[in-house]
Amino acid sequence: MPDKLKSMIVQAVSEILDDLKLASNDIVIEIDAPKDTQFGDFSTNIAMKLARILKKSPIEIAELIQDLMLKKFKKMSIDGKIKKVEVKRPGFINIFLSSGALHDILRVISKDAEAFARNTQGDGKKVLIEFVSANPTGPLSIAHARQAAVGDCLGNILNICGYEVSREYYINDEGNQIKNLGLSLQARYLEILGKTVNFPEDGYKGKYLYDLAQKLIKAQGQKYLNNDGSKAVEFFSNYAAGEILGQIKEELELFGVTFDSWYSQKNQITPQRISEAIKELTSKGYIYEKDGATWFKSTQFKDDKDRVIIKSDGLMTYLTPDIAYHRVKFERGFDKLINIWGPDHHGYINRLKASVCALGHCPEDLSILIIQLATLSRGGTPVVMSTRAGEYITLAELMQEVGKDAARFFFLMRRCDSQLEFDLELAKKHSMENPVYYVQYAHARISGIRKLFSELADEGALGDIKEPLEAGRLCAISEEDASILIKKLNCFPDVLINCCESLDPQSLSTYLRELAGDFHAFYNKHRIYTEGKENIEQSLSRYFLIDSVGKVIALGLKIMGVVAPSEM
RNA sequence: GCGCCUGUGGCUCAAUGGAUAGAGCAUUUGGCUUCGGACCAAAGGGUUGGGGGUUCGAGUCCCUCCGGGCGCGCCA
Repeated sequence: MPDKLKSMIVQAVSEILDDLKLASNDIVIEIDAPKDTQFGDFSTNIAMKLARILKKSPIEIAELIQDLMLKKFKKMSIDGKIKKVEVKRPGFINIFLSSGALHDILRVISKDAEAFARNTQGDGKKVLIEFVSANPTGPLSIAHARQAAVGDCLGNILNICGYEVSREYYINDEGNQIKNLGLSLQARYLEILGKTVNFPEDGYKGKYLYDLAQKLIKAQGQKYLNNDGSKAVEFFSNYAAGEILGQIKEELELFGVTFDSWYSQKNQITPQRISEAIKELTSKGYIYEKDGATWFKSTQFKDDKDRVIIKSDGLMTYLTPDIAYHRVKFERGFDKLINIWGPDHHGYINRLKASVCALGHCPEDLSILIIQLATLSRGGTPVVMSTRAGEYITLAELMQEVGKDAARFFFLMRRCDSQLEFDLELAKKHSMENPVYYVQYAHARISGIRKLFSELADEGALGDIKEPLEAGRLCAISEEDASILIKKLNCFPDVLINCCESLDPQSLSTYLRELAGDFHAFYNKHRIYTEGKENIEQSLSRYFLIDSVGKVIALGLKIMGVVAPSEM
């Protein structure tokens, strides 16, 4: 409803510009919600933009438009929704909604918060969001945890913004690192069984391979003790990768992140698919031979240098199957691809994008998001980690220490492109310093009031109201604080659109903290329930308001993958 | 050297090119015999790293310098 109202206001302004014979394609009409509510519910800077063209003072123009606006609104019969239109200093035109319009907003939310939040930005387009995709060579790190939280939440946001979302985990289950993994496991295996072995130079040193070797011995005995052929290495590789991937799946599930597909490089990016991709690039003239290797002309698409796809030893580089993989993604019918990567991969963006462009897609069809690292601290002192020695805090440990909800919320509190400091002590605190609990507490409080009202209704203390939610008659809201809260609620769909456009869920967490803050303030200032027959209307109205707040908080938290508790 | 990200109160961070740069923590001071005090109200604290430019208007865009993080392989 307010959305519709906004577009009608835009239309009104556009007609006014037409009437004034000002070509409106020179000027984009911007009508926004100012961050400070004293400047109204909608505001436009159109007069200032026209000032230069018309060579008149912005105020003068604004006053003219203000006048015409009022007439237009009447003609469109939306004047009942508008309280006033004012002109302010530099030349802003500010529009204020009537309380009737605010009540409309509340009715919509109360009826179906999800429908209220939903929009059609995505226009039903199919989007594939590929994230985490950690090599199955070790446990998930904090970096993967952040990527998982962001990817999953972004998926939820895109979904509510009208995209058809699929989540995919790409399993890098062949190549050198898997061979290395096999060699490392084999070394641990033999070591445990008392053989002296050289640990591979680039091997995986983490303790988890010890545990895995133990497990293997327990299950299958010593049958690989004297078998060191390539078949044995292959066995160790497959065994390790399979086991580790199983653990990864389990951990992610505990973290509340599930995928629609687990896409195996080994099984699904077949030699045939790779050769098809190369063939297509060749036929388009982007492939050449040099120094015994095969090169992809990625410089034609903004890469700094051309890239080798077949090395002089005949093996592929890392890029080659990836090109085929992304070609297949489009073949599978996705309109838009989103990849979520760690910062160590940013040098890889241009070459992959180049390949997608070379295959005939627009650069915008593939968005690659780099999620910056999270550094851990305890009460301000950094936690030292060493990836080389395999000593780092894993997702599993993080969840054990701070819990899923705090972890997910914290990872979404900062913009993806800036590093975030994750304070383990803070995340554990059940106090007002902890933003997770602040938001969850608001929801729990509202739940408590819901319970109270349902009891009151049963007792007949709310007059003839049985179910407190009869939106139609609940309009006795007049406090300024209430309208602040309603306006805040009304921002929710815009926040989601914002996240969707910037491909960053961060502003959702900020919004929920603000909304919770506005609620707590309202709650402390006004009693929701007041005894007495004469107060029923007011009590129900306030209930109706905070119930809607609860619905929006619950939905927002759900999108973030965080529980909205009814008790804490 | 080149490329990407980043620099905002003591700390952690906000702010679709808009109006007086906002929150939380920390500090100081207040508020429950009534719906959950894991809460609220108030105060102090800033040349948005420096310097130019574009604009009616710049924390935001462009240039430049300085500081921090990361990446620059016929590795994956």
